[in-house]
Amino acid sequence: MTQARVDGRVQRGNHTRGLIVARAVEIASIEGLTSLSLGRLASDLEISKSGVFGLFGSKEELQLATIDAALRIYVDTVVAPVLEQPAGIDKVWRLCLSWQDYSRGRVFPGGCFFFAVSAEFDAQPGRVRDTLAALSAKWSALIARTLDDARAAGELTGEVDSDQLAFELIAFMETANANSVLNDDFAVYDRSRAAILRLLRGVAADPALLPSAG
Amino acid sequence: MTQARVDGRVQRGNHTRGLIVARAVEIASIEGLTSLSLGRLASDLEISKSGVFGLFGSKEELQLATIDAALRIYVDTVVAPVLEQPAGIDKVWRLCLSWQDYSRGRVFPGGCFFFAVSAEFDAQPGRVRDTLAALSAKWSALIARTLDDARAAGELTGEVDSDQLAFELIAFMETANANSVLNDDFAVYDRSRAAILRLLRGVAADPALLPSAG
DNA sequence: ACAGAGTCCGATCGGTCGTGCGGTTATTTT
DNA sequence: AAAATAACCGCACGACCGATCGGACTCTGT
Repeated sequence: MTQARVDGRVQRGNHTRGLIVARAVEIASIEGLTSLSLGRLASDLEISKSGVFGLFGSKEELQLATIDAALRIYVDTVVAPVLEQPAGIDKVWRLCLSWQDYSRGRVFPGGCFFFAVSAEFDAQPGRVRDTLAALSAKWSALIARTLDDARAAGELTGEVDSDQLAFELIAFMETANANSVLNDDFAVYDRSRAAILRLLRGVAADPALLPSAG
Repeated sequence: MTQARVDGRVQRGNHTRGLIVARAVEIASIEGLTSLSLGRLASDLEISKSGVFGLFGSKEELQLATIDAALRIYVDTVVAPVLEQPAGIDKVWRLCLSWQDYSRGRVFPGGCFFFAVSAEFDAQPGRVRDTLAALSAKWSALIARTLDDARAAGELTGEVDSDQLAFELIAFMETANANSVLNDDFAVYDRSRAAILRLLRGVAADPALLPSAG
């Protein structure tokens, strides 16, 4: 067993699979995972439709593989650059900034991939929805944990509910993403940034730990 | 000309059209406007596919009519009950509560119709997106105006940016809707309510104008 | 060198999609 | 009552959908 296994399916060098999910991620962020079609991917990449199908076994597996590929990009882009930061309120701030850069920079052409596909599948039971719900919970938990770490580092005032604060931070980030994509407006990121900064300044043990007015 | 005209298309008694869009609104809030299909609507309502088609002329027109029907429900449910309230900070609060009731009560089975379809079309140029973007702007403007009215009534502290505050309120509401539908969790509305209340209390000239702790 | 597994192909299946046409029935206008 | 318009039907079209098949090809492990 020298090969990585995902869901019982052997993956080796497998260049094609990577090309497919890379394209799938782009399409899905704009048109959704449902509008992803095997024939479209096949013709875009100039391979046969059955070749695409055989690599995944079903459309649902393709959708899950697409989510997985998007997650890797998300983690690399948003989370990884902040991970080695020392615990503290500034780490929370940098995490939010990193997310905003990711959304504003259109790492996925349709804005945040997970916002788009979560809204698409949130009312449709199945493995796709379950996966997205789990990822959403993990993201919320990551922010809440980063806040708790900041408290442990003595940089947070005591009476703050980190889950509540994480909800509020995510609300500002996601709504900025949504409004920006819908209206082709990038100024909304300034609103979001200001809202986040004000929120964090309100709970920081020492305001000097955060940048001054945005 | 005793008949209402919409988009140059005569509408009379036209019971069928109402039945179709009513069903279309339900489907679209769960599966999206793209997954709306003429054949599906026809078989659900036991009428012919060409009958459905002929009534709208194209799928895009059906989608726009569906949005229009959803808007009527939205206005009746969310906005109308609050409209006759006297201007003030409490009116803003009631508007937010009304929206939360609308979302939590699943007036549309897939949660807020406009959240779902806006996320679906936000990156897909066309008349549908344009319509949704305009409605989103109108909703933001309505909240901002209600805030301005509250300021004019002397119930808001002076230095508040109503557009910024409207953004933040909408962020809490929409994210509560999104999380609730995705996770089948209704507790998130309490988070949203608390966040909104804290926000409004922070800008109210007199905290007694708002309910105490939620 | 051989076997087996994994890739990818072309062709094809049954279905569903949006759309269009011609004809019939129902309603409104004159 | 006649004429016009709209509502609605059955039917059919071309296109695309996901899925399945058998076969050819390329690796890898032995």
